[in-house]
Amino acid sequence: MRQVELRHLRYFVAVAEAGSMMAGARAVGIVQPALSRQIRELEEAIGTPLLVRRSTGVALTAAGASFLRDATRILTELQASRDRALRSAAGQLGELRLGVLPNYFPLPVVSDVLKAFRDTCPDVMLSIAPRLSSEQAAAIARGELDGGIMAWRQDVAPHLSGLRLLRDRFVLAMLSTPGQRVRAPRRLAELAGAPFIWFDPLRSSAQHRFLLEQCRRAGFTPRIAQVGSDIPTLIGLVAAGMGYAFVPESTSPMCPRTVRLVALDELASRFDVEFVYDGQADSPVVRRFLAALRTTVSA
Amino acid sequence: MRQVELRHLRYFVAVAEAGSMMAGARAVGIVQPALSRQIRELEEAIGTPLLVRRSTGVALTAAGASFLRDATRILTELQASRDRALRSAAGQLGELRLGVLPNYFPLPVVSDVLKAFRDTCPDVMLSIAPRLSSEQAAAIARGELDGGIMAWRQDVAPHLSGLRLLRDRFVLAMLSTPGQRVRAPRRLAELAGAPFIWFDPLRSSAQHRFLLEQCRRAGFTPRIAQVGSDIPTLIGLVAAGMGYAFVPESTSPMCPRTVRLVALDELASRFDVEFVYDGQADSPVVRRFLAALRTTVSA
DNA sequence: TCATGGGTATACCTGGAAGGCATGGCCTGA
DNA sequence: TCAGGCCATGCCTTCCAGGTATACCCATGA
Repeated sequence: MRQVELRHLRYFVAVAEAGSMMAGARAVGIVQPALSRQIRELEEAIGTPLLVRRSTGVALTAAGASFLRDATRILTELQASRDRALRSAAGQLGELRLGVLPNYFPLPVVSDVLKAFRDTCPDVMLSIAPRLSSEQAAAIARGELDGGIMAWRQDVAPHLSGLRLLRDRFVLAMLSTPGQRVRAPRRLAELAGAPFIWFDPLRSSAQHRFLLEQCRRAGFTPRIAQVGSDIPTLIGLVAAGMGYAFVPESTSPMCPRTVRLVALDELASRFDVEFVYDGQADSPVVRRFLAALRTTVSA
Repeated sequence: MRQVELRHLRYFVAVAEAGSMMAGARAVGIVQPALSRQIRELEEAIGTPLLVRRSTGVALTAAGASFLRDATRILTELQASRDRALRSAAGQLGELRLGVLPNYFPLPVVSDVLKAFRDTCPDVMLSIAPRLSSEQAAAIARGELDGGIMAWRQDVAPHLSGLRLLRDRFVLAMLSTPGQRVRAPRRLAELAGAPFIWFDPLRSSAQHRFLLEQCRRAGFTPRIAQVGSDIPTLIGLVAAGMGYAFVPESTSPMCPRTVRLVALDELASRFDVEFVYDGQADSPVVRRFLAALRTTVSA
């Protein structure tokens, strides 16, 4: 048995709406005998008459009325499918799964770009998961995330593309009790032997290696008194007087007044906080996000 | 621009599911170059690439993933549309709008046939409207009802087809106070001058004419003391001692004990209570209902 | 009752598109 | 660097959608 084609549906709808083969043929731009044959073919494919032929035109059978509703809907759905495909290609439809390094979530540039993206692409479903840089890199490689905001991309994901959001650097976080005046160290070497609250080296190995290397160059190995897995923990421990910590300068807004951030010469070299994505994947939604990001960063 | 055809959708789905043009071509039973061309045509019709060609096969673009979902759905919907059309043609899907003469609603044969129909055609939406015979006939002619259960079809709708449910006749309803012994009339002529509660002649002109004619033949014109629009009203007025009434014998179950029904020789001629429908319309659902009706009546 | 006209079906033909075949180019992996 | 998949291109054949002419059917009205 021959297959039903959309042509059959288009013709059938035209005939049903026009009320006659003649008028339907005129509507679709073919001649009546050709249309009659196509309708007959459709009826054979469906397996039941859809029209009753009268000398005054055609009338729908019960099956025809049912099929007319369905055919009309299918035709409009095809049109909608095309529109959705085009919007998907333009990055205006779909989803964007992002990872964000938790300590950078509160940054204005992050919330700004998310807002800008939501404004330009309101129909893209945006999902944001807090993840460490290395976890993000792995998820992006596996296709489970479309991109993420992280630091130290060149260490954890050299094969992925990145667009810089900002440049950050490490500063020393130290206790600064209001009444008590404590001299801030100027050079790293002054901290030899001092107790440190350290990044969890397993979870943030890139920063770990960088900071260890800086201390080694300053001639000492830091005495690690505590380990913290995230920035608020580190800062909390500093505020509790447990020791010093190295934290990204951009996290200063979340420091209490009793914690003072001190820039050290040896830690002057900055590192990038980037939006990282798979440049090979060529996702239209990611392209849209990159555009939103560029305008936000340059503004 | 060429039109999209279902062939394109079938091919595209096959390719997407198979992961390569080669395998997709095998799946749909054509050779790979032919398939490649059809896919390209589809992409041109949609207006954006749906696949990325790799040497290992093909991968979906974002637009392709969107269109794949839609195309799959459209294809299954077409299948469902065909099924619905066939079920509509078989009278197993659709709606059946019936009118029922209110006094015949309580009859066992009516509820039996409705139940039988609902059992054989559970997916047909059944709507039942209480209507007088003449209203039913007009509504059926206008296509607002598919059929109805009425009396006096030959008077109100001679052009419509009918299938008899039962034969009824008129009897005299009269007051019969328990203690008081009243002689029942045997002949219509005995009722000359007696007060009658009469059918509303505007609403039930066929019965009106029949009963008037019988009285005229018996040599008198009934004295109409009251007019009632429905059977319960008539019976209620008889029970209230307002006079005599002619009611269909089949309505006896709804008479109180104080109302006695008396058969008169002149009213012996019976009339049909029929399921009435438009025999020209050839509705599958009505055919199903007729089948249910025939088995119910013969049982 | 017959002519007329609007509508549909049938027969036949033609052009174009779908599909088959052969082949070339490209990428990948051994 | 070669072999093997995979996709694209070019050409040919077949088949079918659509066009033309005409017959048929039925309702309407003179």
